[in-house]
Amino acid sequence: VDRAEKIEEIVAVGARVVAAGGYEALSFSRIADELGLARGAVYWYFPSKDELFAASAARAIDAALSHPPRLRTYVARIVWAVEQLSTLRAVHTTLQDRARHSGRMAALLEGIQGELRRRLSAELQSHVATDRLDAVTGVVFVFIQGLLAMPLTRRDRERHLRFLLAELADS
Amino acid sequence: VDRAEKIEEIVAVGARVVAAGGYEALSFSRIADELGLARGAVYWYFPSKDELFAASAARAIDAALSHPPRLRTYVARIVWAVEQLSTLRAVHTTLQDRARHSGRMAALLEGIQGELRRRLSAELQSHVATDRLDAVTGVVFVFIQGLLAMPLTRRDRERHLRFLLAELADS
DNA sequence: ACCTGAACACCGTTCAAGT
DNA sequence: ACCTGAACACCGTTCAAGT
Repeated sequence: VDRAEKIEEIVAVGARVVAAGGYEALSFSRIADELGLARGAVYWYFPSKDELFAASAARAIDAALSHPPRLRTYVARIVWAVEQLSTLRAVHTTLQDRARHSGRMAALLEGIQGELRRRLSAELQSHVATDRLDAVTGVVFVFIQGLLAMPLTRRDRERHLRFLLAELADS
Repeated sequence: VDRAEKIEEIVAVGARVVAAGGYEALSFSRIADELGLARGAVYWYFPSKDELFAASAARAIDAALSHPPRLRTYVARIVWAVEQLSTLRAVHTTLQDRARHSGRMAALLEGIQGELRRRLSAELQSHVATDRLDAVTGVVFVFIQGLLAMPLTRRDRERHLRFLLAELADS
């Protein structure tokens, strides 16, 4: 059995579990059961629950943002990404909650957020004056974190987001 | 021993523990030890950890927002409130995380957020056109939730907040 | 190197027994 | 009505023992 392959299997299960039930649905027992292993065996690949969760969460987020459809407007593209991420609200809130305790979690969160922020900035670039780009990106980014933290309807998320973008950027 | 008084003692300890270390620092053992009780005794007053946490969190948030200083501008008043709440970031993220599982937690969160939203709307009223007030309040509120979810410096929080308010409201 | 199964620690929750 | 102390269940983590 190849080690990388086994890790892959674990992360695949972990990503599914975490997307469905968040941090507390994830347990070494659960993973071990689904893979037909003893609980202790999973520790051979992941030394702690935080490491296991971080890898699973990263995979789940990656999967949610892969295969973006071709959309004509930058607003539609941002709305799409936010909707995708909002299906992982449980993962997001836990990531933010646990980042205070776990350096690994904090690092993962920073990586994810850095990437999202870069993408957002690239989308906004053509619609915001250069000297305002950083400030607008920063504010919209924080706003999106808020959207992802709150239990809103799809409709409300989109309404708020469109309003803010209309106020801060050109059509 | 008066029941209300005992609950008061428990909540006072709980609020302190929760403000310092969040949800996971809070335990029935911890409370019981600090009050010289057996672990099981605390269940006589709070039937679950979520109820205990909800009451403690509500108290901590209340305490953070009491005694506001007199500030001249509405921006300064909002900045102050956000700074106060940001000291309870751990409480906030946990509240949002656990609201998915616990009806009690969801209700508390809704109550707190409703109150904050009303206050925010009242502050914005004189600086935003009436037909825009709801939309602006909504967006700023979500934005503030984002500020409270992220590990930012005091300086960044204030900078982002002032920029957004300058864009959406009159001086 | 990888896995098992038992063990330990901690904690939320319950409960029989006391006052 | 309030409290104690033991018990149970679950889970993260460790580890001696196996292959």
